[in-house]
Amino acid sequence: MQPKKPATIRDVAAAAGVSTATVSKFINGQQRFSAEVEARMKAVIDQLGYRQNPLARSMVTGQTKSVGLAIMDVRNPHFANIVKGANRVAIEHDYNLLVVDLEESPKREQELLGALSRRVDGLIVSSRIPLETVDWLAQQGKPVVFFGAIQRQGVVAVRTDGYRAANMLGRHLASQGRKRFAYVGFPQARWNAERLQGLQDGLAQIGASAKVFDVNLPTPEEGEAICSRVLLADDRPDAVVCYNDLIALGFMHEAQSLGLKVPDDVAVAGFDDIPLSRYANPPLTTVDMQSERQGVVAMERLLGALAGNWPDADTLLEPRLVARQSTGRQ
Amino acid sequence: MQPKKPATIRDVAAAAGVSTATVSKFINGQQRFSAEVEARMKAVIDQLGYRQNPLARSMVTGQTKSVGLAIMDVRNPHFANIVKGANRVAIEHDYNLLVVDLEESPKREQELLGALSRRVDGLIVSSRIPLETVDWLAQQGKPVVFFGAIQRQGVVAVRTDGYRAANMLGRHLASQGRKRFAYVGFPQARWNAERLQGLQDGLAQIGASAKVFDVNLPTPEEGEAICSRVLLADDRPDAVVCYNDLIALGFMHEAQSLGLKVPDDVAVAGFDDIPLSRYANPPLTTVDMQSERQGVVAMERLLGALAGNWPDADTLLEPRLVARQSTGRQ
DNA sequence: AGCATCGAGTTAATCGTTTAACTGATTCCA
DNA sequence: TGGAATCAGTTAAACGATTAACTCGATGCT
Repeated sequence: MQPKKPATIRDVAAAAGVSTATVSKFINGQQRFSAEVEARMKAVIDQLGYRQNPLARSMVTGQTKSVGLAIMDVRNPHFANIVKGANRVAIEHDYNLLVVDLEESPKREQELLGALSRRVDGLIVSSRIPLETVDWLAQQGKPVVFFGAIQRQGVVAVRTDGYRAANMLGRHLASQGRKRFAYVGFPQARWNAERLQGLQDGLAQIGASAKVFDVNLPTPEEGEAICSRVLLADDRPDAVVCYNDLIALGFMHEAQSLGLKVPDDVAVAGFDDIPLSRYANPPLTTVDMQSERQGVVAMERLLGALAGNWPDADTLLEPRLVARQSTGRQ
Repeated sequence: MQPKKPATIRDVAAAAGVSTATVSKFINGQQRFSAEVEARMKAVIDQLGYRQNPLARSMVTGQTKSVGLAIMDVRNPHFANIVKGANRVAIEHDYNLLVVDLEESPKREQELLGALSRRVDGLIVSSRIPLETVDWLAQQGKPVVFFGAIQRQGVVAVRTDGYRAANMLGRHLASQGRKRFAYVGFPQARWNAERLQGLQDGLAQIGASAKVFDVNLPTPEEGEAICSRVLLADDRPDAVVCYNDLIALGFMHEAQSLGLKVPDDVAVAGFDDIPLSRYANPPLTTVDMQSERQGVVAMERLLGALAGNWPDADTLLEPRLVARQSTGRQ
């Protein structure tokens, strides 16, 4: 099979006996032409199977009609939800969404982001991006929406209040009569510190505080692996808060394998409210961090910026406590 | 802040006192120049913060160095795994991966795919793509890797043997002493029919067959919703196979809520072996459909095709039964 | 009639790169 | 010594679109 070169606008123009300018304007609906000419172009176009070349178009218009979204890991439902939300809004506005998965590799990160940034009109970044890159982007005049708190020219920040989220969770656990707390954190995440702080402050109300453990990845495997260390310590905690639902689910599973009853012996909770948390046994208490909404808002604000509405302020979403049986009353 | 136009290769050339051709060759490492000239260019480049414009480059080289991957839903861990696998291979080979989520919207699908196809060198498609589009792609000389069985010029197919997978599962359940079977299918999926067939054939060995129910989406919510209809039928099944793990997890949860014991009263199984299946309570029996490996293989074959190695045959991956407690011996 | 306006379409420059073909100057080798 | 080969770089034509500025004829208005 011969790989035929795709038809160009010139081919169409020639075959229809008009100039390329005419074809271009017709395709983009910028001008009406005589019925006769329009019909001829239409016919030629689908006879040749002509499709615009978006690259060539972008070169001259300076717009790619696409935006980039950089995430840490598609497999994490939190990020998948962000993608989903952002995608929906993008499609509605006729923008393409290019998702890049950073794979937790900081080395590639810079490269990938750099390459991506030249292909898109704007960027949504949910990872620890080097500030240098942020500045470079802003300097190019490309709007950047950043998940997190960042004060930077040309960058708008969107986030869900992690302090408040953890605080609510802490108070919830306290109100259920829990006494000895542990927090399984993921220190590499930018949200980790504020969640821990919110939790501690919440617990401080009853004069308690959480013992801190750390995992290296925000996965159920890690939650499972650290479980025995947390629960077999002397003065075993009766409530464990994990950095996210994935960790919590792994943790809870292993706790049950160790013969402990959840929530009777130990309460377990996470963050994100991923879809499967509701279907765990027992269903997992968590805090809805509005992942999908984050994606939606981020995209809306980015597209707004592209349309010339430079945002005046950052967006702070409110978390929502989702109390389920994994922290049921003791 | 003024959105400064990014520096072009011409700016660099001018500032370094050389021609653009020189700069271009230098950047692409195609030719060595005198130490003096190279140093000057290097200096100018990072003083100006110059980065190649990949669009302009693609225009003339005819290659975008990126490939597209179309999936049905990022939120489904099966697809997330495919993305992961494909992404890994793409990065290794210095290709960009553009993921588009088709959102189950067949109308947009055509458009999105059409637009995407012009931005990439090749495409991996895991959805029911219109054959017309496939042909158009093949005609443009863009390699297409398709998940599924398809006989088409310029298209290579990759899949995991769904018949075999379901067959194994059926025999497994039979061997555990189960007698009355149900299958909760997702008829819109292209794999549904072969899984059902494999299951029925597997059950036929003990002279049994599965009663079929259908859901509209492959989600835990749907699994939950259909559960009572399946289990409260007279002659209640003692083994239920679901189209995928998500459905199965929702189903199992609801079964337990209805007061049934899994696996004692009813065995539940799914397909895909998503990460959380292992952490369900009880852990879910499933068949590993090698989602990630599918992504890896698809990308390898696509990049191979781009490098000129047109594949001689389709790839068929072997599923792997993962027997866990949700189908434990009765 | 005279002049401005409008409609339908064209011309040609442009976007930021790459690359084939070229130029001079130097070096190599017989 | 003289021609070929190499080196270090340049010139200019693409790639496939968009678009500002133009042309040419017809129409409208007074």
